Amino acid sequence: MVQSKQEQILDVAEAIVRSRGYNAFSYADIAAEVGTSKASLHHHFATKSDLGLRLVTRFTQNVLQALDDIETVHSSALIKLREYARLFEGAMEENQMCLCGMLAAEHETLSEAMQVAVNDFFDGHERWLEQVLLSGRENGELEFDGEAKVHAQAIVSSFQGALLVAKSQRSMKRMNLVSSHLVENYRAKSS
Amino acid sequence: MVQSKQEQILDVAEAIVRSRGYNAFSYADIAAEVGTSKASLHHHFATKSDLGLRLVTRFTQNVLQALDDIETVHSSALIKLREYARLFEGAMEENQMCLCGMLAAEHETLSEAMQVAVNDFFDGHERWLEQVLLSGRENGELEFDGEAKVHAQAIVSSFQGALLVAKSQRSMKRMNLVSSHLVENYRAKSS
DNA sequence: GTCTATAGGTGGATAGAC
DNA sequence: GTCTATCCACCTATAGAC
Repeated sequence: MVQSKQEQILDVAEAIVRSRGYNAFSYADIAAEVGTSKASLHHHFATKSDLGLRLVTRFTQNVLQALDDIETVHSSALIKLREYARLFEGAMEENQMCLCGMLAAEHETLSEAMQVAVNDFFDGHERWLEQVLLSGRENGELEFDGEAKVHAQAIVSSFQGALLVAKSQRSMKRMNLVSSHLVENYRAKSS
Repeated sequence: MVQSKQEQILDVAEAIVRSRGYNAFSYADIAAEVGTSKASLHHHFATKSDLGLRLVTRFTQNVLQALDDIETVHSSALIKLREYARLFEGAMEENQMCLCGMLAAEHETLSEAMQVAVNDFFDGHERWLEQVLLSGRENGELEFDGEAKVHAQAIVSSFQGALLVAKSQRSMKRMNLVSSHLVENYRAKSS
């Protein structure tokens, strides 16, 4: 299956941003890796922030789709959380952050449209987690005190932070322990 | 008390890096804020990565000193953890990340000397937390399963991630809840 | 759609006067 | 130690031929 030029550009750009950040890449970097010219890239994405915005919306769609897939395939809340954790392992292995985690760090330097899109990612993402936590507590599978929303935010923070610190420490195995440990904390003690 | 020009430059640079990142600031930015010229900055810090390195070593000294102060003033492990959490609140309010958290995201774009210095920050930092967790568990004040080192990494990740996501979400009140919630998790149920 | 060429600006860094 | 002036590499973006 051959992907379109646009998708190819977005794939390369996403990998670079997740590794080095939005402010540390240029059209020249992408052109070199895709094997084309800077001007050609501008034909597909007129400005860098246009490219950045498409990057975020595509990423958000993909992640929310993956979460939907987890939702439909699995019924156990605990397994949903484990599958959620698995989504991060691949990124960790390639020493990449979550695209929106990286962009959150650079948030103040982004165009307004990109800032809003990054916020939307975290909103949708945390809403999904909140629902999983609520339904899991309801059927007795999960156990925790207080608002599910706060726990959802804590889980998101932990994973984003694990990816962040892993970029410096390169101790991915231990970070995997961290993430699995975090999820198992929510398992009901009685089950 | 009048601070030296060097300290003034470092203060301004640190604030910018913690807000916008290392790759999104220039000598021109600092010069404008300090009220001097780019050439004058180069007199104090010959290259940008020299400035960056001093930024990291100064920050690490300050943080490790603050942790030492907590260590000498307080004997309760739980209170030490709470004081640790307090260190992050100020940063959160100004919508700044931990300097080394920001630099961890940009890690691959930094000079080798800066990369090593950032690693050293996390090493020293996590060692301190590990010791607090171990001594707290020993005297029955704290309760947790498994290796203290893994828990120390999890706590560091959570705080770094909370600061990261807060930059996008600006929901600092909730992030404070997240951080306090995280610490109280370690309180012994019996006490 | 792709290219070469280039505009117009900013990056880090240096020379040399004061 | 501070400045102005300048270098050169690179940035985003555009013009215009093919």
